[in-house]
Amino acid sequence: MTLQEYVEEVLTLVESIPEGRVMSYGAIADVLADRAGRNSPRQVGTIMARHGGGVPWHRVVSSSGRLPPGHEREARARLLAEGVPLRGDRVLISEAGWVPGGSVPPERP
DNA sequence: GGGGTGACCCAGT
DNA sequence: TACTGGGCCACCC
Repeated sequence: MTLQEYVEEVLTLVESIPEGRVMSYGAIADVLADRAGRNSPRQVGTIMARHGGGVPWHRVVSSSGRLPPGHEREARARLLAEGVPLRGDRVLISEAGWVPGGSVPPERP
């Protein structure tokens, strides 16, 4: 598995996020764990920054629901339009978080 | 080849 | 709730 292929996997996964739901960088890295060496949320962030155009990048946020720096305004507008629950300028990941397979995130104490 | 940087995350304060 | 420090690793000087 080359890095280039990993990029493709990330972009494909992001495209598969349903409207009105979001995924965190960490969740993406977790789903694709080890496919490119190690589980590295940071690489996902870098990949989105460099190759994120062309996919619904606004559905990818930090684990605390923060929107991507420099694009907060646009991301917030798009998320609102899709009905994603927001608190201020943050996504309520516990409400809108999504993982492939259709289930809810790991645990919710 | 060496060193700084970043669309991150987690645990601790 | 907000801030800090340590770990991480591809990318770009």
